[in-house]
Amino acid sequence: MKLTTRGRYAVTAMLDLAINGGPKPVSLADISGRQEISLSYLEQLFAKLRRGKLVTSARGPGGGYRLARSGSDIFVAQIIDAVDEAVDVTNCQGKGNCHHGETCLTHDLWEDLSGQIHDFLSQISLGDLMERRQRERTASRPAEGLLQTLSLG
Amino acid sequence: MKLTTRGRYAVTAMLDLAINGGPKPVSLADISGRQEISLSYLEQLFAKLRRGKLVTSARGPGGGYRLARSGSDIFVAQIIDAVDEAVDVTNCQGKGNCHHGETCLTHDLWEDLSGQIHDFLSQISLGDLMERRQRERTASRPAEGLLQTLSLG
DNA sequence: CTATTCTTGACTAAAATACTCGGGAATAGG
DNA sequence: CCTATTCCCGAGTATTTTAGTCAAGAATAG
Repeated sequence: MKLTTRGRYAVTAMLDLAINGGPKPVSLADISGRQEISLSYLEQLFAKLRRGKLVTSARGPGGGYRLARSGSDIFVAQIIDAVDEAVDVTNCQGKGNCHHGETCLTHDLWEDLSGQIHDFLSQISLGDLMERRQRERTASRPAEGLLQTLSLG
Repeated sequence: MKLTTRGRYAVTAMLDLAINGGPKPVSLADISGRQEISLSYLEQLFAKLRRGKLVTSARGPGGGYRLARSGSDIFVAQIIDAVDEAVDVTNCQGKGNCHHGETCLTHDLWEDLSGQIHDFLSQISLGDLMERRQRERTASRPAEGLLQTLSLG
């Protein structure tokens, strides 16, 4: 598990799609404008997201990308896995030529942690992120939430 | 929150220290040898870990580094924070010159997720990692655990 | 004294990242 | 059909980060 700026870009773009998308596709140009990510870079990311079956595409005018399924069924770990291919962490690459004990032990411990992080991010969906925020907002700052509802903010 | 190979090196090195260290300090040369991380790179990492008060040092022959406190009281998030200084994620850097709405919204959502990851890693200690592994081993593969106990593995 | 070890700073090679460019293919709307 | 829009794809590049080198110095155990 790795968590770099590229993963952040991908999650951000997918969130933009979840927020601004619906039945109509959203063009990368739109996302690029809103999120200030270069268009060509987005193209590269979305090529991977499409291969990962997280989005579907439509060409031509009015075309763009759509979430392949509901935001509540797309998880952060899937997005990161799609754009950040895994790296091998061990020095021995499982070839077993690293049986000094200590080394393999710490590698295993890292693998364990890495797995825990992955499991954790597999439980958080795009939908969760948006919902959670909504809940927190209205819960912790009811006055502000009310103002927003009344369009007075 | 960022999770790069540098963080992995730091956690690995700290795990090595937790495993091989005790009352006597462990030299970076030892860790370098076991974990196959270059000595000079370790020096840089440990300078940061020391500034982060996660380890203490002792110079001279027989010197080296010790965990600043019990492994059960050193958390993964602290290690990563110490070696990977935070990056600003927003385009507006909180200057408020980014009130296009959508942009700030997704940034907030990312901040939220980032916070969740941080909280998660703040709950996992070096001690937990070692313990957890021990438990899993004996629990899921009792026969193997037994063999190890009997030194027949 | 001397060997060992941490401490610091400047520098560098290699890799990853973020981005550019140029061309192509599909398609909606006129 | 034509054209503008959009995805699609590969090659190339500037920048940044990473991982590592090198050199000099300070503390200290024996």
